[in-house]
Amino acid sequence: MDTDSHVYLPPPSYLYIRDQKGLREAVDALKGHTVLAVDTETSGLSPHHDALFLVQIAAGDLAYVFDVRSLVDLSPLKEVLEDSMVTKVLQNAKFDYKMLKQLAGITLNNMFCTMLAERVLTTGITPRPSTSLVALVKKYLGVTLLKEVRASFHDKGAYRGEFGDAELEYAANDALVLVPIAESQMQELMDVGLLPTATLEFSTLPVVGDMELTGCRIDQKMWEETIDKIAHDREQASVQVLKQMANVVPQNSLFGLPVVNIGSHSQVLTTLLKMGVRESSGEPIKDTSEDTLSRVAKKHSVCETLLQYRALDKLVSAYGTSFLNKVDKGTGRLHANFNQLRADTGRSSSSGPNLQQIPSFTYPKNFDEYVLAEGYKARYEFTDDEGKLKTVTVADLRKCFIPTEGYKYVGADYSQQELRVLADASDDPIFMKAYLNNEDIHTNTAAMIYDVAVSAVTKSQRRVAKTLNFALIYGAGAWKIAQTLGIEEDEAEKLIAKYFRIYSNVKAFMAAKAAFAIKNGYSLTVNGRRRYYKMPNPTEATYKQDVGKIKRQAANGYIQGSSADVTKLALVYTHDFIREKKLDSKIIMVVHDEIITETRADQADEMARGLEDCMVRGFSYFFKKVPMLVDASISDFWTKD
DNA sequence: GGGCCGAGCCAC
DNA sequence: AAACGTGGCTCGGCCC
Repeated sequence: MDTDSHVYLPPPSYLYIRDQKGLREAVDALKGHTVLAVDTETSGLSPHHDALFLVQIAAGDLAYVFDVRSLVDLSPLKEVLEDSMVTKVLQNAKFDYKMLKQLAGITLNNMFCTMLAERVLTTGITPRPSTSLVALVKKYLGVTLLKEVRASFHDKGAYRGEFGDAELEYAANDALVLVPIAESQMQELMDVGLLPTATLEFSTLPVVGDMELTGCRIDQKMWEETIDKIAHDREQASVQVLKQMANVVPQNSLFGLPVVNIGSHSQVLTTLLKMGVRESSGEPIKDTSEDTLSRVAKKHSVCETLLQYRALDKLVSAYGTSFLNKVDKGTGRLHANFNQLRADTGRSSSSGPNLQQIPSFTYPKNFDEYVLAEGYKARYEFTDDEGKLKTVTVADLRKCFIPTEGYKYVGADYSQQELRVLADASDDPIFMKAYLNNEDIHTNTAAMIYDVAVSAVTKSQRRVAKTLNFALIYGAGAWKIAQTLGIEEDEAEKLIAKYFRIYSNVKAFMAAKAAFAIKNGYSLTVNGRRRYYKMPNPTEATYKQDVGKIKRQAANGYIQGSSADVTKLALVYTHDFIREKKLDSKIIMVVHDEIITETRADQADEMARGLEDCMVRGFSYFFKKVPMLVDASISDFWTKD
C-alpha cells in the first residue's frame, strides 16, 4: 500500500525571456524588489567547461526564465543581481555564484543560501538531514518536487535545442520555491539565535566560491619527479619487507619472494603472527596499525620496514597519478572543492583533492633533524645514529604548489589559534598571562608542571607540556596521554592533575561546556553556532561512553568551532581588503588556521600587512583579552611556516 | 564491475 | 569499562 501521499506544486507563473527587449523590461520590473530568488540551469557542473543555459529570477509569484543562449548582453541583469540592497535567495548558492561569475561576468552579493541555512539549523542532528532542494521543499512547503523531470532537465548534457514546457516550468519552480523556504528558515534562525552564524556563512560563501574558481597552480614536473623518487624507495622497502617474511609464507618460485599482499592488513597481520610478532607483554598483536607496529618495531625489524613502506605507499597512492589527474586540463590549475560547513563543529572541509591534507612533512619524516632543507628536493647525505654515512631523498610536496609567474604566495597562519581561543574563553589567569606577556606557552606550562624556572625547562619537559596542552583540548584521559608520551598511566594521571591545578579555570571551562551540552542537547561557539547531539539513552549499555563522548565533543566543539568562526571572519575581512584596495590578489586556500593568497609580486608587502591585520581582527572581534599573533610570509611556494 | 565499509593514515 | 576532537582518500574485502 502506498502510504506516501504527495502534494505537488501547481504550474508556475513565468515569463520566458529570449530577447534583449524582454530582458530590459524584465529587469525594470524586477527593480524595487528587495528579495529575489535566483537559480541557473547549466550543461554541467564545471564553470570552466560547461555552459550556462538559463537564469531564473523569481519575484513574488512570478518567475522570469532568461534563455542565456539567445541573449547577447546579460549586463542588465547586474542592475538587480549586483545590487547589494537586494537579497538573493539561492539553493547551493556557491554553484550559481561561480557559474554566473565565470560565464556571465555577474558577481552575486548579499546572498541567502537555503542549503547553508539548513545546515546551520541542523548541524549535528543524526542522521544528517538532507539539505537538497527536494528535501527543503518537502519540509517547509509540504509538497513534492518531481525528481524525474528535474533529472531529465539536468541530463541534457550539451543540449542546444528548444526547452519544453515541462522543463521551463520546473526551472521556474526551482526559483519560485526558494523565497518561502528562506522565510521559514529565517524565522527559525532568529528563534534559536543562529542568525549571526548564518550571516557569517553567507558572507563567507563568495570567498569560497572565488577560491574554487581560482584554484591553485602545481609544478607538475617537480611533483612527478618527487613522486617517482618516493615510488622507487617504496619498491625497495616492499622487497625488503617480503624478504623478511620469506621464512613463513609460500614463495613465488620465480623471484623467491613470498606470496603476500603487503597492502592487505589481514594478510600482513596473519604473516606477522606466524613470524611470532608479540607485544612486550607477550600477547600476540591484534592489528597492524601504526601504533601497534611502532610499539614492537624495536624487537621485530620487519615492522620497522613495514612502517617505512606504508608511509611511502601513502604518498605514492594518494599523491601520485590520481592526484595530478585532478589538475584541470583547461585552466591548468587544481580546482579543489571547499565545503565551507561540512564538519559539525563549523569547520570547512576540502575534497577532490583534499587540499587540507597535503603532507606538511619532508620525506623522510625526520629529515629536518639532519639537514636544513635547501630547495624542494635533493639527495642529501647525513650521518645516522651509528655514525654511518647515508643518503636520503628529500621531498616536500607543498613546495610544488607555486604561484603564476610574476606573483607570490602571501600566506599566514594563526599562532596557536585554538589554545588562544581556550585561554581567552576560559578566562584562565595563568594561561592568559602567558599570552599577554608573549611567552612560550608550552615552556611556561612545563615550568609550572615540573616546578622549575622557565629558563631551566628541558626539551623533553616542553614536549610533555605541549602534548598536554593539545591533548587536553581534545579531552584525552590518562590512558591516552600515557600512550602518547610512552609513560605509565598513573604518571600521566599525576601530570593531568597538576595541569588542572595550575589551569583551574580551563578545567572549569571544559566542564561547563560539557555540562551545558548534556543539559541542553547542543553546544555553542563564541558566535552562537550550534551543534546538536543525540542524547544517549540511560538504559543503553553504552550510556556512559556516549555521555563521555558528547562531553568531549562539546568542550572541543567550542574551541574548534569558535576557531572556525574566527577563520571565516578573517576570510571575509581579507576578501574585502583585496577588493577595497583593488589588489591583484586571490585567496587560493584555507587550511583551518591558515590563509594563502596568490598576489602580484609588487603588491606582496601590502597584502602581507593586510592579511595579518585581517586575521588579527577576525580573532579580536570575538576574543578581546588574549592577543593574537599572525606573521605573514611571502614566498615562491607553499611553505610550512 | 560497482557500491559500501572498515582500516589505516594524511591534515589541522 | 573505556580510553583524544574534526575531516577526506585509498586500499582490501565483501556484497550484489
